[in-house]
Amino acid sequence: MSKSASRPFSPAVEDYLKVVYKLQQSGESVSTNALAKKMKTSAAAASKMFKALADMKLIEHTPYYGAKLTPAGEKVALEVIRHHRLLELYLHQALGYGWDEVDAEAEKLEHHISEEFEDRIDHLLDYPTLDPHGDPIPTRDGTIEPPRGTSLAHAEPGENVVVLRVQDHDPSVLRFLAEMGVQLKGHITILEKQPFNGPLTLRIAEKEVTLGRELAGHIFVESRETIEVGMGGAAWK
Amino acid sequence: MSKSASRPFSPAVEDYLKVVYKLQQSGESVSTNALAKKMKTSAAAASKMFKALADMKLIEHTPYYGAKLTPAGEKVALEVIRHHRLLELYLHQALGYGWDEVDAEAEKLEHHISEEFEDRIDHLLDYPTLDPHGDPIPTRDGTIEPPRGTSLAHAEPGENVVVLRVQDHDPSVLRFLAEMGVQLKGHITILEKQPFNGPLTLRIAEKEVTLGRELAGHIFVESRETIEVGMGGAAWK
DNA sequence: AACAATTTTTGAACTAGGTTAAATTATAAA
DNA sequence: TTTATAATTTAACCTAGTTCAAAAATTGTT
Repeated sequence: MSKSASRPFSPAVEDYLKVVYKLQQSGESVSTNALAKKMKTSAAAASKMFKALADMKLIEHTPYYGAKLTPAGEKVALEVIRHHRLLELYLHQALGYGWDEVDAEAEKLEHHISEEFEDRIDHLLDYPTLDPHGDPIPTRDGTIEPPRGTSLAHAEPGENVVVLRVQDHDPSVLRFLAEMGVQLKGHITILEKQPFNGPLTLRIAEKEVTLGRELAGHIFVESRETIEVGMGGAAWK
Repeated sequence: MSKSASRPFSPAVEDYLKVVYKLQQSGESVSTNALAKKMKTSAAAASKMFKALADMKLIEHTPYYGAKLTPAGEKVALEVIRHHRLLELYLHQALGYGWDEVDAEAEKLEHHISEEFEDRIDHLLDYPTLDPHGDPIPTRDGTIEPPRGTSLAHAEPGENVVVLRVQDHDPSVLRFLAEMGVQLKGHITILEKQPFNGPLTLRIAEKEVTLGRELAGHIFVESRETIEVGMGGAAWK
């Protein structure tokens, strides 16, 4: 009964809350500038929105310091993220979208689907917990699992890992990674790791590939076992 | 190549064009008042929008007289209607929405799906030509079949007809009709027709039901054959 | 033909979201 | 500790779409 039939929030408000949530995840309080950059808008606009969101009790804003979500704001953010990730999975599974295409479409639809729609695709997908990039899907009642895996950039030569999550929304990056053989649940063996933030040499699906440290940082993995590998560049550090 | 990548039109503009199209269908030029009523907005707003649409060359507007779509405007309107009707059918077929629920959801989504999405559901539905209410779905290139059937209100006792189209968006009306047994492709025999705009007595799926003239006017049918029926009220006119 | 009623248009004002430029506050450096 | 730089906020203005009230044009009725 208390279905919290809230959410007469505009797409703009929903979007801001979503990125505040994401920024808040990796750190503490969210700055005007960081928000503006993510929203591809001006700092002035972000500042105004901070005030508006604070008036709606969706964030707590300390001027010149930053903002953090209130419980109400976090609830809205998680609902939007739930919509987004459910949609991504649905587009992938039911409509055959590639994992590089789902984000953009979900981005537009997430603000416009009804709870009915959400429930129906949730049921059709058999109540999934992960989206096509391995990110956790918040539950209807606003809880969410912590993101899985540790960065591939921190893996050491000899490690044998499984890909749990790929943290990138850029379609061309995702296509590039897919072409290298990177996919969820796929296995990767770290062969070498060049020092000074250099690239990693990996074995992915029988093939040997090289991957820059930055991109590797967007791949999150879980260790399977550690095996001995040739010599390896681990000598430098 | 000339994919006419048009459509940087706002949802509001798309909606106005859609209802201009629909009003234009059953008559000539569209008045400010009629438009305002359908859009549930003020005449002032409709008047302003007329000017804006005329500036964009989407309608031709003769002040104090009315407006009609230009070819460009009609194209946009048909694209929106195509989105709407494809979505209705998709929601019905793929997600199990009832025919009373599809309109509201499609109404919100129609402005936000990509051409990609449109193509994918079109393909998944095997290039359908009719939506769940029997309305024709415009083709991608902007052509549309004329609406099918003649009004049940004009059918005469003794006629045996098939339901081709039901013209109503009100969920409760649609549920009511469904409860009476009215459905697309269903058979109806007209038993009696009371004069002075009175109700019709019908046989639908073995059951005898009575239906007001107004509601009957929203059901469009095709004659199957004419059979003799008791006496019938056809005596009065 | 004149006047009343209705429809349409215009004008002033509001909202949400955005911009750019200026003012303010915080932070880092000498 | 003062000063320079960077971040944030405020101010003034823009656009799309809305409202209400007033003005203008059209239509209908004697």
